[in-house]
Amino acid sequence: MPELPEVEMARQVIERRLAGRVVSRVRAPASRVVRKVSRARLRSRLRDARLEHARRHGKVLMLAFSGQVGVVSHLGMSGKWLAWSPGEALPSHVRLALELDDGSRLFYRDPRMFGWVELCTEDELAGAVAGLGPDPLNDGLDPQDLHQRLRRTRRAVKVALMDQKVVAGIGNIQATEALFRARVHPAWPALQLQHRQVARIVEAVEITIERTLEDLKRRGLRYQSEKDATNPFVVYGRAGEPCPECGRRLREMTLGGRTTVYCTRCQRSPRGSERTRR
DNA sequence: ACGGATGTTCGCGC
DNA sequence: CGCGCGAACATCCG
Repeated sequence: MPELPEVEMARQVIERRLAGRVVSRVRAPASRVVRKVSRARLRSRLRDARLEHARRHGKVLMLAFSGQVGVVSHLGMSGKWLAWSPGEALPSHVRLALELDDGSRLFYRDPRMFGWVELCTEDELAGAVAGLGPDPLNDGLDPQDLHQRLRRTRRAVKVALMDQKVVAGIGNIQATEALFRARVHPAWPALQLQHRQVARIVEAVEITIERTLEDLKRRGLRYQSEKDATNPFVVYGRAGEPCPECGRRLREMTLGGRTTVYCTRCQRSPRGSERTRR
C-alpha cells in the first residue's frame, strides 16, 4: 500500500522500534529489488552498522546508518517494510532482511518487485530525492507555490498531482480522495485552476493524508491483516456506490492510465462538458 | 479464468 | 518539448 502515508508509517515504526539497533545479519535473496550493489558489498557495509534515523520525502524512504552508510528505498506497488519480532509468522516474498542485535528483524517484502532498495553513502541520501516536488507532510503545501506548479502544464489536475516533480508522495488513492474532498473534477486542466480551487486542493491533500495515516496507525505495521479490512476510503474503489455527500452514483474514468472515481455533481467538470441531467 | 491492482519508465506518434 | 497511450516489469486476489 505505498503512497506517502504508508511510507511515513514505515518510517515511524522503523525509527521508533529500530533506531539505535545494530545490524547483526543481512540477507538478500537474489532479486532485482536490491539493485546497483552486490550482495557481498551490501552485507559488508550493513553488518555491524547502527541505524541512526529514518527520513522520508514523498514515497522515498532513507535510512541512515553509522559509518556513513545510507539505504534508499521505494515501495513500488506492493512493497512493504515490516518490523518482525521472534514468535511472529515469517512473511513471504522477503527481498531484504536485516537481523538486529535485539533479535528483531526488519523485512522488506515485495511480491511484485516493482520497488527497489539501494545502498549509498549518508551524504548521497539527500540527492536521492533531488528533483522531487515539496513533501506535503514535511514541507507543507503552499497554495501560491502549488498554483504556480500546476499552471505550468496542460494536463488534467489529477495527472499533475500524481507527478512526483509537482508534489512528492501523492498517488492514485490520495489524488482521487483529495480531489473529491476539494470538490474539483479530476479532469480539470491544471492550467485553468482558480486560486480557490487550489486552496481547497491544498487543504484536501493534507486532510486526506492525515486521515489515511490515522487509519494506518489504528491497524499497525504488522504482517497480515488488511485484506480482511474494509475499504477505508471515501470514494476510492467505490464507483457505483452512492456519493457520500449527495447520494448520486459515483462514476469512474481513466486518467493518465489510472482508474479515477468521482462524483459528477460534487466535482463539476469544466465547461459543462458533462452537464448534470435530471 | 480473466482482469485489475496504492508505481515508474520507456518508446511511439502527433 | 508536451502530452496521451500502451507496454513492460511480476504476482496476487476476487
